[in-house]
Amino acid sequence: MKRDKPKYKQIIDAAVIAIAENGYHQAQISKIAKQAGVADGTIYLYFKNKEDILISVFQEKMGVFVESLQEIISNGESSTEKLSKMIDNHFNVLANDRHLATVTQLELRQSNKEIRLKINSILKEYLKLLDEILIEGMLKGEFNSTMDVRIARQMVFGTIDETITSWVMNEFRYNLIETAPKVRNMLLNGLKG
Amino acid sequence: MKRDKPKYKQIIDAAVIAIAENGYHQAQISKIAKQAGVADGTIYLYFKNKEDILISVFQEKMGVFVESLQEIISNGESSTEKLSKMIDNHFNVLANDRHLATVTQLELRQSNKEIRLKINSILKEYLKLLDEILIEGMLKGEFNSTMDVRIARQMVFGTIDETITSWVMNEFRYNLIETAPKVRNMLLNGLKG
Amino acid sequence: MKRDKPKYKQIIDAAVIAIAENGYHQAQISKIAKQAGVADGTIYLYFKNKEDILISVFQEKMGVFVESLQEIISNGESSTEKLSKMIDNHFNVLANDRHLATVTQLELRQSNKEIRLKINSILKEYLKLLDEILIEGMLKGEFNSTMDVRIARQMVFGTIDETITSWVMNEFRYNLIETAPKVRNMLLNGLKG
Amino acid sequence: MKRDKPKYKQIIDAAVIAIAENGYHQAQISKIAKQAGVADGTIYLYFKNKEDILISVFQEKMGVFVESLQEIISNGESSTEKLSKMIDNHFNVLANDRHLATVTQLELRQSNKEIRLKINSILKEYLKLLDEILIEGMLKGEFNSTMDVRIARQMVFGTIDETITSWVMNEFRYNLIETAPKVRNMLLNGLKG
DNA sequence: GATGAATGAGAATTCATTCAT
DNA sequence: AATGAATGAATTCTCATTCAT
Repeated sequence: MKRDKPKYKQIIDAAVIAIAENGYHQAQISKIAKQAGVADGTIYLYFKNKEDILISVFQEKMGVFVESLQEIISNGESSTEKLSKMIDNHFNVLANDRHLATVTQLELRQSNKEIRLKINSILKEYLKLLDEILIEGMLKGEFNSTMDVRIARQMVFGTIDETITSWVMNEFRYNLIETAPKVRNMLLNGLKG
Repeated sequence: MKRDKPKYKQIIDAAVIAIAENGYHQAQISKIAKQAGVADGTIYLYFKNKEDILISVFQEKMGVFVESLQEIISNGESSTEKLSKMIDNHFNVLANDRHLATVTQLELRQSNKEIRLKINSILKEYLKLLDEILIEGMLKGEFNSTMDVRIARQMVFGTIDETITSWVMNEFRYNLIETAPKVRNMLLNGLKG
Repeated sequence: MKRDKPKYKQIIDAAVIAIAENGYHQAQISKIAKQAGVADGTIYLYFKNKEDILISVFQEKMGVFVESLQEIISNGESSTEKLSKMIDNHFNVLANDRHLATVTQLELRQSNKEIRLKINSILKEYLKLLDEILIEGMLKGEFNSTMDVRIARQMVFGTIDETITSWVMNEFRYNLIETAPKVRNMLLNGLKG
Repeated sequence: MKRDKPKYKQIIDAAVIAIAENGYHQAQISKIAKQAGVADGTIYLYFKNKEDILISVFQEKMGVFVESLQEIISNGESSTEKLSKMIDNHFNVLANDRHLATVTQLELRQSNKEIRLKINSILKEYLKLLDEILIEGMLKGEFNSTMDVRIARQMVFGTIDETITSWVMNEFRYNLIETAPKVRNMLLNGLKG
């Protein structure tokens, strides 16, 4: 399996760095290959084409979020606790990898519609887990049981996304992790009955 | 002043249509010119370059939001009322112009970092007015007086933005205006002390 | 109409020279453009893609053969006379344009199947006229009235083609025009009843 | 001698199949290797490079024609008889191996000038035997003693070649062997004094 | 002011060949 | 002898911008 070979992850990581440092449209295959320390042609032994690299980057990295979130959900705690941990986790991962934050919040959004659709379908898995937490909280009475789940999810994700994108656009000038509790409180306030 | 001449707005409107119908990367100057009914070269009598068109599109169209919001603010009402009206206005304008919604929520975000930074600085004017409402509400005791304004603003804007983007991505399948009151309630809940 | 503009023919002629001098696979667009004295991009104002150039080359040049042949046929003479003139004409045109001979006999045959199929359908028009002459000659009793027209046509065309290809492959070492009468006599001998 | 090892012929046969089924330009080394059941690198233990394979294919397969023709010539019969047998043999071999017919008549002709020149020099041996028959026939008075041997040879070979190529291009739709006698009669008619 | 023909820089991908195992 | 992962050179086409008319 290609995905298990060391060069696969090596190229994925090189792509994140190359895109973060050069920008989406300036991250040519040759730059990614150079960053990965392989020949241009070697890229094509592991990826079908450039689009495949970009989607794989998102998939591999998003996988971390999903796995963390699954673990958080499986631990029997209150929905409030789960949502808090989800928010903290989201902030932590990106606060600790500015290259990745730049790529997911700014650069990858410059991709064409086809790639963005595929990225979105990967994102859906994450949002489905978020929905689970919200619905559970509504049933348990922790969150407003009459709210529209879709809109609640859009508020939670939209707020997180906007917060992190602003942090990236402001060139990481402030401490992102410190804002997490504030975001958490405000969102929980909005969700409560 | 070239911005007053009829062809200026003609080209702006043509750009919105061309981008909405063809997508950002497929909206070549020749397509915009054709849509506007002018020659390619004529575009350059009114705009410095393609980037200038895109930024001008955002600027001209964003102006509508800013003007409406200024009027809303100047009417002496409660901050809650002002925020509600701001949200309703934002939803209404885009619900009534799907081309514009597609362009602002999806297509223009595919532009490169440089253009996006300029777009963001135009957006700042709008966000500053939003901040005014929030601060006023905090002082008047309508909103939680201890909250971080920046985060509150990011929640309000992020939620609106995510909601509308989802609507566009779901190809306008549901009635956007109907969701406005739900979004409003949830946000006001999050802001209240 | 593009085909009437001077640059259209200019590029066609440049392509013949570039292909003859560099070989099919070494006749890059940039070489053709340089030979034509235009920019690479200009090529694409007149031709859809490289394949379009190659097919157009054949079409334009083959047109000369077809037109000459139509004129020959329309002149009321014996079929023997018509066939003789057709053979002479074929030899004359290529003997007088070695670049063209190289391109049609050697280089263009390196093209892929798709292009070759299109070239062949252009060639069909020429072969149909040849068939007309043969059938007329059979009816008039000048040629063997029991022969298979397809095979007769293949003998005539195959012999001409092989003769000229050999001349090109032997680097034009002998006088092609001098061989025309001998080819003519031998073919007429084969066709007679 | 590497040509005696079983893998040598195995690769040659694999090349014929790979080229016939995929086309000249799509018959990559990897496809030939797969068809032959060996690794890509193994090819290079038996052939210097790809060009060497293609030339060897022609050489090995052409050898069959040459041997048959030598046998035909050595049997003391009339030149007419020899030529007839030569034509029949040529048609028979290709009619019975459509892969080979496709490769020699269509695909191998897409090779570059260099390879085609080498292929031609291999073909010369065959054409020399054809010349022998023709000259003998001229001396014996069976063929027109004043004709130009080169042109006679080009007529014979050109006609055969064109006939078979048409058959391949028409996707073997008609029975090639049945056309052999007609071709033979027409050619003999052309050659006779 | 308006036109539109001409320009030319820039990048993904393939595949014959090598060589360490 | 046999393997197959890795190499890296090489080329078409697009499209923002210009400028002579």
